[in-house]
Amino acid sequence: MSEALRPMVKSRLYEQVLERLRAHVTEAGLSAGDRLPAERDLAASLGVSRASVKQAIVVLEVQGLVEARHGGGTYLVRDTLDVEPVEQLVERRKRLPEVLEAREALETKLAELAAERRTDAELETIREALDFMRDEIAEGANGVEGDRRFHAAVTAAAHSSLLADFMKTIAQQITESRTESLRQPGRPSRSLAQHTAIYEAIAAGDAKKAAAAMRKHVRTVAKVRLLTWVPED
Amino acid sequence: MSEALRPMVKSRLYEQVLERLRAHVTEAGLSAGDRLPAERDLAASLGVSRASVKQAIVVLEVQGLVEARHGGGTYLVRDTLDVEPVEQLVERRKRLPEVLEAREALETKLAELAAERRTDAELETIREALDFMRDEIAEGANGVEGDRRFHAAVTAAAHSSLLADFMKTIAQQITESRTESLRQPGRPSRSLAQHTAIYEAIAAGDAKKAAAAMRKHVRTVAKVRLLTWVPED
DNA sequence: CCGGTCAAGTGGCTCAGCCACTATGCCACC
DNA sequence: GGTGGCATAGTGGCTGAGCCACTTGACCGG
Repeated sequence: MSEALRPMVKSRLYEQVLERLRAHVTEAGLSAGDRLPAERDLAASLGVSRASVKQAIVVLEVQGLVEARHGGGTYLVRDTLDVEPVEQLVERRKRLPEVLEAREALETKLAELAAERRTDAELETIREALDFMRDEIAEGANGVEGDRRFHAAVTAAAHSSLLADFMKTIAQQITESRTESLRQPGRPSRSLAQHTAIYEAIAAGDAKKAAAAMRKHVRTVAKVRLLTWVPED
Repeated sequence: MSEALRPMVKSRLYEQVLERLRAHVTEAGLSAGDRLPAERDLAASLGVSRASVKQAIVVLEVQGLVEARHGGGTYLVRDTLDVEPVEQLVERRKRLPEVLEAREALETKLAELAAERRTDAELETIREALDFMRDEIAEGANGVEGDRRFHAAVTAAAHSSLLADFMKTIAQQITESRTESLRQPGRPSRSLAQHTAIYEAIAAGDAKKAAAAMRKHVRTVAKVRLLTWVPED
């Protein structure tokens, strides 16, 4: 435990920027959906380079606290930039099984409706999402954006604004489970295969088969997720 | 949920770099302590700018998977760059209370011994750690490095290689609880005050008071941490 | 009122370069 | 022999300028 052997660790610049950003959000009373100052402005007012500001924003991005839209600004996802306390994270995990049950009910019905009601244009959009996910995986990404698009396209094709609204209320939690699920080795390609099966059923107009395929898919995701949760000692 | 309204989200470049880095570590069979290629080399071989490589490395840094030493290269902390599965994280949380109990026992005794055995030079090192943490907090950081140095200095001043070895075996888990604890609002300054009390007792050679101050400090940390753990439904 | 166009604003990314720090090997000196 | 100092190359930290792609909103013509 000799001290002298350890390197001198100065805090990195981006960490200080992070602190200032958190403080700014708190002081300015910003809340979810509000826009952060532009990177150039932040760099100027903090007296650092844009690259350092960007590093800080990347950190906030991977922590899911901020969403940077190319050309459109950077937006707050929550009311604060503080990392979520473990307590709340555990709390949310406990509610997750319910969310996944709800998702199964909703998406199964959505797939069924989509098979019956989809227009050719909507079918095409679903297929594009499939292609997009395939490209993502080929590039080495996990396909999370393609996955999101696929489910969004199916939802749109079902032409049920009520079911779509329900989906919206659990969208955030679904996003989280999606990311975690697709991080499992081998998951992206298996998920793509299941999407393909759903697509084919919808393309064929086979409502029953589409519902079954979607149910199987959602249950797979739920299973992966539940394995990571240990409810008690 | 119309798809066309959503921005075209191409995966950010740094995310792709991240994937390639993970793959490289796996394929090259690198393990903890090994050095990653230099940023310039990575940028060249991946065909991206150094800024993008750096963004990816910053992500790995905040995830604790990598340690970048200014001028000395970037090193692997674990044998992999994959984020820790939630399952293992939960497992470790369950063991944490034991670790904190052990820490209380060890550090209390270490403080006591330090008060009796410390040399003037060692006392000076402890004071420097205190000053360092104060500066960190003044700069807006959370003081985690100063905290680490303080406890390391006290351990060294105790002149007990056996106790020091015991501390080493739980060092990793202590580091994690340290980081999390100091993230709580107001914690850094309160922690600094407790450190000061410990320092003064050691400086005065008051073993009993030093032990008591250290016990109080460690228990405070343990309390903060335990609040975040919900053992059952 | 609608739809198209255009300019300003913004994030994504690159390039070139300087600085601070580290690691290494060499060399003078003891 | 080895020990300490020192130069040098390598490396991460950070900057500034700049280009591109995309979004946004205002403006204008129909």
